[in-house]
Amino acid sequence: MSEIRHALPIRRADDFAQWYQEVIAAADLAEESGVRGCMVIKPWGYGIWERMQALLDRRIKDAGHDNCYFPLFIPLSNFEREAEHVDGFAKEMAVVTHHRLVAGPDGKLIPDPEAKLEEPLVVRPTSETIFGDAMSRWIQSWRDLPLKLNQWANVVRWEMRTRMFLRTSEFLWQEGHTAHADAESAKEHTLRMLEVYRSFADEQLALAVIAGEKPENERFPGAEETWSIEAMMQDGKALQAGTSHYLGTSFAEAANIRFQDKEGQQQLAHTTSWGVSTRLIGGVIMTHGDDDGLRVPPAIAPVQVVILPMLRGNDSDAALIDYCEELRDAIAKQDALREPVRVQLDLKPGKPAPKRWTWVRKGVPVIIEVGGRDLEQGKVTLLRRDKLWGDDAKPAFAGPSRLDCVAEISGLLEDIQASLYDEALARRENAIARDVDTLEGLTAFFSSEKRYPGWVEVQWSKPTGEELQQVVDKLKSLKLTVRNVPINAAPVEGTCIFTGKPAVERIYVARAY
RNA sequence: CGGGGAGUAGCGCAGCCUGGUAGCGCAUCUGGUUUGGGACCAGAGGGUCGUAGGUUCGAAUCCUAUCUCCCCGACCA
Repeated sequence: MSEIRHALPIRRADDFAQWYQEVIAAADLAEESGVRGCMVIKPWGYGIWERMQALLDRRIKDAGHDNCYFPLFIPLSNFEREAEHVDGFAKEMAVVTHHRLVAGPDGKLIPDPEAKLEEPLVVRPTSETIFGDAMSRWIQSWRDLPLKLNQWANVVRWEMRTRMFLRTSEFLWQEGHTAHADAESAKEHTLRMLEVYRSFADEQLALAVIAGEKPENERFPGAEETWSIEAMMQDGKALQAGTSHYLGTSFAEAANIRFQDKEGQQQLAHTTSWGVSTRLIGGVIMTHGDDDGLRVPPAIAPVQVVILPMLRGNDSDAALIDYCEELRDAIAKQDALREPVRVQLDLKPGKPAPKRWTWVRKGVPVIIEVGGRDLEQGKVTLLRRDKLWGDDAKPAFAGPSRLDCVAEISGLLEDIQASLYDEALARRENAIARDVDTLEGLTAFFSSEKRYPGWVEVQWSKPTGEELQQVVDKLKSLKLTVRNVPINAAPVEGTCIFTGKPAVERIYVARAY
């Protein structure tokens, strides 16, 4: 039995953190920039982000939002208005204080002391305050509500410890901001957008996430409720993949967002905000990556099918290229996942085999190789990235006819999409313990020999204040956090494993990124 | 931000201790032989040794500062 020769030098099981770095390089997703915590997102990585944007933007617009764009710079005084919000972000702000450079004593450029800004500008870490400022002007009457806005933007948070895609100083995201006439409709909208994220993550990113409410200690600074989708990575850790917040009236108070209701009374608006970021790419890597690189779910693959002709550098090439072009054009006419199939004929010079492994590492869902023999027989040689290896430790090539290949490509891509989701879901369910009913059991689960134990679902009494802090501290000593309180959980019975009081809800406990 | 590790060719590394003008593998380019599964042989190109100072006749090597990355921790929607 020969050994599989994987495309990456590092295995997930040997060093997950190193493997993660390796996939990013090998799949050509991004690279270091020289600026602390900032990365260059390369075309393949950015192409994946563009696919996410296209799919999510549609869902956001379908939910009644309009896109807009607010400035990168926020006046410091504007940012200061909401106290909790400031506390949450003050430690990680980039601040602009000057608007001109001059030559210093040693000839090097320095900020011109004469060109100091009267009021410093903060680089947005999130835009609640500046949206609030606009909303206060745009909203006067109940007829202006709900106001539903979204923007695609970059934000900066000066993080102490950064990791590509998961936590970078600058990242790209989408932030939605809405204002509503009352708490009920704002809360309803918060949940509606949470569901948008859940279905987007499950159906298109194939992440198998769990939607639920964050405990009070994990709330967004200034929020009354914070909800999240949580995804399980292959090392068993949790990744917060998206959040949706009901902000109550605190930002409305800070920015003076008031409207006249039907009775002519002045009322404070209730606001929401919600976002997902390029962190999702990190989630896709750690969910779908394998020892051969990335596997991109077809829905977000910039290229779903790549055709590689086995060129020989002689007279036979022209006929082969013709055959491949016809194949490409036929596949491009097909629809999969409700969009035209994205197919690329790779005519870049180079040997076919190395080119194949480049595409394997990038994670293109389907690789079609075509050689002279295929041409003679009217066939193709097909490799699906999600099920790369056969029992013989060799790539599992299939050999359908060209006609069948075209006819079946749509079903194949949809099968790969479903298969990646099923795999993620099965892994998650396998790694969640639901039979832990004591603190000792919880401790034992996470200190077992098992390398990647996963998550525990337990019941608790939803402690608050000091009592919650004790639970948080206890979990912290085990390097654990409460991820969220899942929606649609089974009914509770029995007692809280932390306080011994009657349980009121179920929570997920896990190590997290 | 604390502790640890590391920056030398596109990638992975050696050289540093004991200073003397840079090397290996892969990749790249050229020629040839191959040719349906990650080819072989021969030759070639490519590096201000992260950056800035200092010591020295001479610094990748010793000293100082600084930047960036990785791991652990603290912190973190």
